Amino acid sequence: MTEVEKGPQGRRRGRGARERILSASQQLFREQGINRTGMNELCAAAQVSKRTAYQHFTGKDELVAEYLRRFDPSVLSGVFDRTDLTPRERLLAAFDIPPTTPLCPYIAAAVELHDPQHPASQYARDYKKAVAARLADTAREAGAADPEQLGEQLALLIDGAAARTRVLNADAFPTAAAIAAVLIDNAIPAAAGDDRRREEESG
Amino acid sequence: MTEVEKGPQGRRRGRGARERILSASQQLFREQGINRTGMNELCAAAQVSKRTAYQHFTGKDELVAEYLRRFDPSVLSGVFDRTDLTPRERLLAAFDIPPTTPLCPYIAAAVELHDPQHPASQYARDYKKAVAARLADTAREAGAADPEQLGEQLALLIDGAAARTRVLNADAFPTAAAIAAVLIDNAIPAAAGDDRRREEESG
DNA sequence: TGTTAAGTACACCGCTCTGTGTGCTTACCG
DNA sequence: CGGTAAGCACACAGAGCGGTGTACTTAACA
Repeated sequence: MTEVEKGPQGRRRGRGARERILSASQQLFREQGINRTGMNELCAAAQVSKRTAYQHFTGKDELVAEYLRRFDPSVLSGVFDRTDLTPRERLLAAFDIPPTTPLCPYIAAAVELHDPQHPASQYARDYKKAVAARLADTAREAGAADPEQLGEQLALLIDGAAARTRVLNADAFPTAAAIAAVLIDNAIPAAAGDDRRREEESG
Repeated sequence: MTEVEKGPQGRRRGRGARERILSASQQLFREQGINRTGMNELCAAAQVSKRTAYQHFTGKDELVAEYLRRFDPSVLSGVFDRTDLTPRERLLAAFDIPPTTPLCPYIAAAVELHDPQHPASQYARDYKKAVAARLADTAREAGAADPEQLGEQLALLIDGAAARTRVLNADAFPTAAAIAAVLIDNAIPAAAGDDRRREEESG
């Protein structure tokens, strides 16, 4: 019923409405936070009338949940589907996201909304679990002794880097990457076949 | 009335005003979040008139900053000043805070307020740095090769556990403690003298 | 006794927020 | 042409927020 572009009868309005709203969400919710971004401001930024916005989304809650769902492809498949890297390198590549992600929107949403039952909070939970699972799969592929554990550990490092980056206003991902390197070295039976380089953070 | 005491000049009013406000803050800001807790509700919980609250604090911002400052002693000295533990054990003890801290209020404040210039955000930053410094000191005491690095790493683990606990609604500190054990083993030149027990999480 | 500090009770202001109601415009299409 | 779906502009309701103003009460002291 919604999805414009090609309406049921072939309509094609400004086409963007929904897209522009979600696009504006990505920017504003991120820069200003969810609670500090009002629907008026958001609609203005999206160049969409408020009335239209509420025809596409039943309310802000639904919009926020949809907004969170828009991060999946870039992060998940962007890192894990790189066949040019060895499994080990893929695990480490998860920590190389400096310009893309100033801070984790899932953590931010969970904290801001503050209701574990909120659709967005539930999705954040699902997403975090999915990332840990992906890391575990890759860890298994890399030959880790206990891939589940390593996946969970690396996921914790990512979240720690995100949280710390936010609070301290300084990039904490290099530190996380250094820890990850240690954990990976410890978890993989040494003869992993791949490369043997070590990443030591000094300074 | 209630709890009596002695004021500056010998007055002894209800005594609690300020204390009760801060005490109510600890509970409500934590349970409901800062933004979702209004001054009306807070004053009602503290059994203090709103007028009185605004005579003790210039505004909510100041109250929030003060609220954060109330966490110091319990966490910082509670863990690091334990002379009955070896330095190594103290480093690991920082991850044993299950019932005391359901989630880190500093991260929550930084995310909720969303303004790095906010007094509370600045304090959160200072506090996190202080914790890392304390950890580094203890790491040095334990004979770590690069205490600064280890301190920063352990601090990141704590923040990661806090963030992940929040998002997933499940205690992530055991995982963080397991990582910490590995890092500490790797950083201390082996003959640390103390115990040699290993903490492996298999769950 | 009166003064004064501390607190109470409660209405109130101005603002912002989410969400609607209403009427108008634009475009497609038969 | 007229129908219809999408969208716009704009005001407005209802609620909650942070914060204030005002008048009253209580307790300590002199």
